[in-house]
Amino acid sequence: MTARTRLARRDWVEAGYQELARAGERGVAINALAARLGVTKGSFYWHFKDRGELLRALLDRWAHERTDEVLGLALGSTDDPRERLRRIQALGREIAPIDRAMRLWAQHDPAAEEAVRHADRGLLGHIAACLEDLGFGAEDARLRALLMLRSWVGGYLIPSGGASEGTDPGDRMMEILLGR
Amino acid sequence: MTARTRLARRDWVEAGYQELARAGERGVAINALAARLGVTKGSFYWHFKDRGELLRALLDRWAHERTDEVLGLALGSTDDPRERLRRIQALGREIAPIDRAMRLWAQHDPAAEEAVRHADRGLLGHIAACLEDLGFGAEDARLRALLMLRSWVGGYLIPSGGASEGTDPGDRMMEILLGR
DNA sequence: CTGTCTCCGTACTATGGGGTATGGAGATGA
DNA sequence: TCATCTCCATACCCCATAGTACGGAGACAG
Repeated sequence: MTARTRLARRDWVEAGYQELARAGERGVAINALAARLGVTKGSFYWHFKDRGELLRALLDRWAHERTDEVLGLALGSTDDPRERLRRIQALGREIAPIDRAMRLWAQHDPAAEEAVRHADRGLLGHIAACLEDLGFGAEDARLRALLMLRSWVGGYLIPSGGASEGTDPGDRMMEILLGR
Repeated sequence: MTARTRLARRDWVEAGYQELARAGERGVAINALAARLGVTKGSFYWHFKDRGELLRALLDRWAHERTDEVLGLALGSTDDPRERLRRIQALGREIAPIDRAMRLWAQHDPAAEEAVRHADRGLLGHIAACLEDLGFGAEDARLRALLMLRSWVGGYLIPSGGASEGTDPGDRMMEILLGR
């Protein structure tokens, strides 16, 4: 970590990405990142024109990572729709911090909103495909997919402790949304 | 609107509340509120110690309003659980702006988080009661209530346009969540 | 060894928002 | 009328953060 040589643009993007996932868009502060990287602002403004350029790079990084993940899901080795849905669920738990940060950011930034919108289109399509494989009609599948995504990201905005207290209700909820 | 006389503390709280619903907690800026009320900061700092005191007042106002609403729901004239659920749904559409602002605020403020947590406890209890009246078991009712709330607030974090395009799927979603 | 190019440190400015000190205008009661 | 109290305007300070100017250190070619 110490004894670091010169930095590349990627290092700033990476540090900014982690800080975004940890503290949100407001947490992506140049001074804080510089301290974290062991340098000063002088370095940043050599690699980037301004803060907006870093933010755009973060958006780009996230968009690529997200499409890769969804693609990896689509090209997964399993053909069983249930198994694929479970993998989506598992992936959701992994990416929760950055996903949440992106969605909160999208609340007050049109560019971030567009990125999330585009990513959601892909993800919803994939979920709906699984549901169609399970026998749901196209329209119903799209609706249930949206319901799944909503109930998933809705967890971000509901404080835990007095609401969801029992065991992780993820599997049980999936059953309900599959209507059995 | 113009030709206003002196202001009372309530006027500041009211203006702050509207601004909170419109632009979130960050939008509650003293200068902006003063301009909106046609006065200057000098007025604010006579009525309030600091910005935190106004924010606490806003939290309090919201908490009372919310409990009144839920109480009004509980004391509603109808005994039909389905009708009561529909009223909750309708209420949700009305209070969406302030509800969303509160939940976003709760993401980075412990006091707001506690307020939302407390309010959710009451609301979830009320929804679960409706579901029990419909024949669901206690545990299942709590789970489905949480699922409803999640899917409701999850809509805040999903950009519309490419995702939920069709007609308002609220009624259809309710059916799915009531499915057995 | 020397010039140049890359990367970064230092010190500065600018801006926006919270917070304070103080005085003045207007109402109110004696 | 006069004194006092309430409410607000004005002018200031403070601090965090974005952004800039400029110079210095080190690698690398020649």
